Amino acid sequence: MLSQSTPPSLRRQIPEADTHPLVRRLQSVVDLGSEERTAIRDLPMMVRELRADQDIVREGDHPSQCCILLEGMAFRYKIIGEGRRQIFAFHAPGEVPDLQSLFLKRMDHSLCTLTPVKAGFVRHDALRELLAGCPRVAGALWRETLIESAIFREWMAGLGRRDALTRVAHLFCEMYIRLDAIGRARDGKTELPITQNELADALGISDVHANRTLQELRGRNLITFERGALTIHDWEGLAAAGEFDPAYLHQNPDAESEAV
Amino acid sequence: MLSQSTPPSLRRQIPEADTHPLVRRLQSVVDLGSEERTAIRDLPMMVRELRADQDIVREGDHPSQCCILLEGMAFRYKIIGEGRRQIFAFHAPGEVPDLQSLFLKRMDHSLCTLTPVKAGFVRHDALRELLAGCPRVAGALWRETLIESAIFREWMAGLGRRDALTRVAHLFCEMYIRLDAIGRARDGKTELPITQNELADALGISDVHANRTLQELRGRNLITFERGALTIHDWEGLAAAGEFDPAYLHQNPDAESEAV
DNA sequence: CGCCCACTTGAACGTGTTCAAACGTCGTGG
DNA sequence: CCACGACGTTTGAACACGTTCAAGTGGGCG
Repeated sequence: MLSQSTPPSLRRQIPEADTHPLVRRLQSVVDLGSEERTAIRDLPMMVRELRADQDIVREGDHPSQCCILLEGMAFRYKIIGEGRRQIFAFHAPGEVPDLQSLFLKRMDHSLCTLTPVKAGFVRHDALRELLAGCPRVAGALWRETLIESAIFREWMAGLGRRDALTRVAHLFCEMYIRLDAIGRARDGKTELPITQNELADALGISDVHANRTLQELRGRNLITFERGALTIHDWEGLAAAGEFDPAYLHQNPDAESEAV
Repeated sequence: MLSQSTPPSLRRQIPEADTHPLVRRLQSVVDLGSEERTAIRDLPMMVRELRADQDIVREGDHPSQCCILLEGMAFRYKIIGEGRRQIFAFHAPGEVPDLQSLFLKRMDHSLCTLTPVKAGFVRHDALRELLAGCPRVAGALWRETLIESAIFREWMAGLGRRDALTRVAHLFCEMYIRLDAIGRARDGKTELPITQNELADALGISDVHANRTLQELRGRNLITFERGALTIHDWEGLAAAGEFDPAYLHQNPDAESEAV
């Protein structure tokens, strides 16, 4: 099956490669000074390896540290009522999925690994010190939390006002763009290590219906999705089916067009 | 109809009353120093009066100022596809609904008045100066945006995994608690100036179904809701029907129980 | 080899939608 | 004072999208 239209790659060349994943992530948004970079690199960080499907923090916890994803993916969720689960977000390497614990003592949801994960744990006091000393870093992280809010809103719009097929298509577009931005996508293909059950719980549908919707998308030659690998055969078609407009991801820090 | 159980009032006595709504709001979360309070009070603010049902900022705008709600209520929303609308949040006096514009140039959604509104507009550069000079104020505002994220997540859980009746009950519980916290509720009664159509668009249901669900809640003697006035007749019953647990609102800045 | 887990399929069912019409109330203008 | 229009609300009936339950398939890994 030939690719009818390939996804746009918005990946930007990063001026100065850096091995620290947090530096790399923030660097793509603001220009950090070298002192700021070293301040981040000097963060005391305890690295741990976790298996797939393992909670990192749970609802009700009072964490004293934050977790930086170094390798592997994770997701955040909450269980309500009798075992119904809502997934709020999928997280890729370089992200700090529980940054909020720095400001909100009690976790109102849980964080769980999707794959085997290598994660760095940084104590709150060390992070606070970093933020106090580096306002630009603080600003960049604050901005990240606001972008996450924008993603939440887009998911809300999907959950509230889009049908199942549109939701699935939309999620695939979003994840492709986000994974491409960190160099994890290529030629319409990317690893997206989630099961149909997790897909369903993120999109507010049953897993049976998630399965049927995937078949429909496949039947329209838009995607294939098997064993955690997503292939987009027709980006234009998928974006149209998903009503996808990437503006809400705020990927271009400055050059956002359409003046007021 | 006698009140079978009254909502808990979590309103805290504020040590030092202040007329500036932003000071009042932040004061209830952190202890501000007097220099910080005056820094906020000295913010150059342009006050405007707006009518009901009027957009303050629109998707696509590039605002150069933020808006502080002084009187009246507002909501944020986005239109997707052919006129389907999703409402993301309702805002009460003292809140800064478009704080994100300080960090994200382009609005990815719109902000609209629900009632006649008195709003203060503060230029971004003035706000940035305030945040640079008062880290505690910055922290408090950051915390507010994180609480808003928590509310978004709870709404997502509702949109994805709760039925219509539960969603309506849950929203009423949430709004009651939030409005009570700013002194706008009393004895199970509060102004909640939204139409059934807005209720439906917030909860991802049709307005016809919103109407029928309200009748059901009323039939169970849990609430009455007419002409923008919400009365909760049975708080326990409503909270149970709405699967409502206020933990996600993070109202107790410090004393959040259940150690890790 | 056998088990477990993720995925797949069918059929009945249910919650919520859509469409269309009518009602009530409030504010405006004749 | 009444007529009118606008808007929010209410009602009924047909319909659709997605759920639920239950059984079965298939692949990966101990």
